[in-house]
Amino acid sequence: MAIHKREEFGKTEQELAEFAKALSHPARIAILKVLAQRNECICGDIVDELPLAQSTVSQHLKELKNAGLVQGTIDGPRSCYCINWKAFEQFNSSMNTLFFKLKEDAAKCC
Amino acid sequence: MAIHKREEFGKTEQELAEFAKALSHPARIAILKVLAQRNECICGDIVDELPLAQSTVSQHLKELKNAGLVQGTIDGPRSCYCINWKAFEQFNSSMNTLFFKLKEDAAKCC
DNA sequence: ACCATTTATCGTATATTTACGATATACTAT
DNA sequence: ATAGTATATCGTAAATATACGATAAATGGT
Repeated sequence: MAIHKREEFGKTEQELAEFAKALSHPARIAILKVLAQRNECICGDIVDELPLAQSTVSQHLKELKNAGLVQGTIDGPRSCYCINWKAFEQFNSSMNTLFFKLKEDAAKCC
Repeated sequence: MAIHKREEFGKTEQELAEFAKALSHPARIAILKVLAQRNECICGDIVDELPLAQSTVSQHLKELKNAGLVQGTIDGPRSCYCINWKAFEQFNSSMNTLFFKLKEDAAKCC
């Protein structure tokens, strides 16, 4: 049992769920905030702002990167991260579309 | 180790993350779609539409209910579920706020 | 009262997530 | 070359999520 069935759903559902999963931990939202507020998006800066170990922050960054919400560039021994605004906007607009489409579909249930 | 640190972040981050977590599985997005499309929001209808066992659907419904996105009313031996539009709208607007606020904060990073 | 139907919950197995410290890697500066 | 700094990755432990079948609970119909 417990074979995950994510693949058996529609593409739209899967993509939206993946983005939502990326934002499903407060640390990752906090990371996005730091990235947006600082000009220099150095990993160390993020570590300083969060109550987490460096390795944990790195792991969260990796997930944000995998989801496409964040991009990373190597800058010497440092890594410069920044928000992928295009992807973020796409996610946000997908979420809006879902909301308004559902609302439209809803008749007078309950 | 592995004591979760969700509580150590801001309230806004935690709330947004909680909503996002509720939408972080395609099955739950699919459930919302079924709820929006049908007038009668009977659990059994949802089970019929999804490739999941009844108990699993019930579990997903519980999570949506815990997150506040869905409400359930007992109707005889059946349960009538429906979307909590107010909560859903609040989530959607919080997500929009986050996006636009971050974008505003962002200077010329990267 | 009894049976069928519907749904929630329990028990359980497995997968994934979250967290940390330790280590490896990659670059800078001396 | 060597030392120092920054970050990613590895190994690991514990918590949570995901899924199922089985069972319990609650109602409706006969």
